[in-house]
Amino acid sequence: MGITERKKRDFEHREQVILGASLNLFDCDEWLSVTVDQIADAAEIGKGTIYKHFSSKEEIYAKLTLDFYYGLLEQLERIDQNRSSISILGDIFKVALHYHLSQPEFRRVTQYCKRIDFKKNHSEEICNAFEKLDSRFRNLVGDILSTGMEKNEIPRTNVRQLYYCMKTCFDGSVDTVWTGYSGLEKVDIDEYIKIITQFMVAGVLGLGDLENNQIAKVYLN
Amino acid sequence: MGITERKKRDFEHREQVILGASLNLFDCDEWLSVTVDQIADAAEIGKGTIYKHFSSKEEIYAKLTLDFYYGLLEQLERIDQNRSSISILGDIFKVALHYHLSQPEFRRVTQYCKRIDFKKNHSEEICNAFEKLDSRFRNLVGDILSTGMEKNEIPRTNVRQLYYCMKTCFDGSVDTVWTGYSGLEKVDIDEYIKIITQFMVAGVLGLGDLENNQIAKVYLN
DNA sequence: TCATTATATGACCAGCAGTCACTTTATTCA
DNA sequence: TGAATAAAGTGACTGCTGGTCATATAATGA
Repeated sequence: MGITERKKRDFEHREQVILGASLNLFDCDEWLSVTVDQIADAAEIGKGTIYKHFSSKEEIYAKLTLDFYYGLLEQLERIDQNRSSISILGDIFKVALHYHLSQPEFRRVTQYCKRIDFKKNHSEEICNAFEKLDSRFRNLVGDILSTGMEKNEIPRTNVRQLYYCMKTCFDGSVDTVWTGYSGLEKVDIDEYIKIITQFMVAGVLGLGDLENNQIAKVYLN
Repeated sequence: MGITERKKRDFEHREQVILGASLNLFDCDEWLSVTVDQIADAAEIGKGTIYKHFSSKEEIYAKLTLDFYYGLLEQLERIDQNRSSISILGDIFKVALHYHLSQPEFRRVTQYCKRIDFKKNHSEEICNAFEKLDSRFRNLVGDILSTGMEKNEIPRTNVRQLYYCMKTCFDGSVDTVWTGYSGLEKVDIDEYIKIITQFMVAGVLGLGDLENNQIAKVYLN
């Protein structure tokens, strides 16, 4: 039924309107005290309607964050894989960090939803969505690392462990650019992206080699 | 006046009681919905009294977090500086990560207070306290890096930039151990601490050398 | 003993998240 | 066509909670 289809589209469109209005209102440091009434006003709908789309205010946060990460993973998965693993890893960092910088209005919500306890207080559906995102990222990076080791571009080592190092560096750098963006600390962001990418590369290349070279000796003295 | 003194001590002691009671109640995933009344009950005082010590509920979060970090920095600043810079950096990671793991009950509050917008909504006093913590850490690590470069233990490069790389890795690793602790993802934590420390060392050693060695060539192909 | 000050308290208030009975709109089918 | 049914929208209402403040209580000292 075409008409049913359109109604469905309308309904989904309205969801986007709510999310858009929310995001607008959330782009300030007091975003946590934005009320559902305010969101309803901004979206030009009744308050009750919001609860037809989201089971709670927090679910709006979650959906915004999920959408943000869908966009990120789409870009990351589109990165050309036919180059050296190191180049690809470098691009992942660059693409991801620029993606974050290009949508700074998401930084507060996203950080809020990253909290360990946040996800645990939500529906199965939301949890699964976050879980799926994690595994998409894990697979993407994991494959690059494995391939890199096979092609001897990356020193052989435990992929799982190397992945967690990458992830650590990745999460940390996202945090840093967004903190930098907020002006809490002045960082020249473009320079930073270049440097942290190099740092990550040095870590990936150096980690597996560590047992065999002088680094270990200095370190373990 | 000895009596005035004792009253002051009593008052300060009460603050610790409130913080302790709060921390206890906060050790669950629903910690954000713990009410001030519950805290008052647990601390066996009236609700009004809490507001004699803290200007808002959020200030309790902030004070807990500050106390946690005071403890961390105390331990970090006590690390023996008379060894190679690389050893010291490694110890900083080890000490810090073990410190975090030894007080998992702080992980939710601390993560909550790390948010970029959190600090901005608090009194000058709280802001300054956080600022001071940051600069203590920055100085500690910055000095180690500078000394390391002087002693040729670390390749010479921009200290500021290298610091941000360290910081990135540090923040990321804290996140990872605490996420791991919560069981969202299973990580063998002791193994992880060893590996991420090595990763960081490889990064620090590799970053400055990057221009002169083959890493750069592979990466910049 | 009483006046004064300092501290503790919980009843109270305002504001907000979330609900639900009702209205409005769209769709179906007799 | 229009009556019946379904679906979506709505905002007045409720219960709860953070924060306040007038009062109670205790300590000090004259």
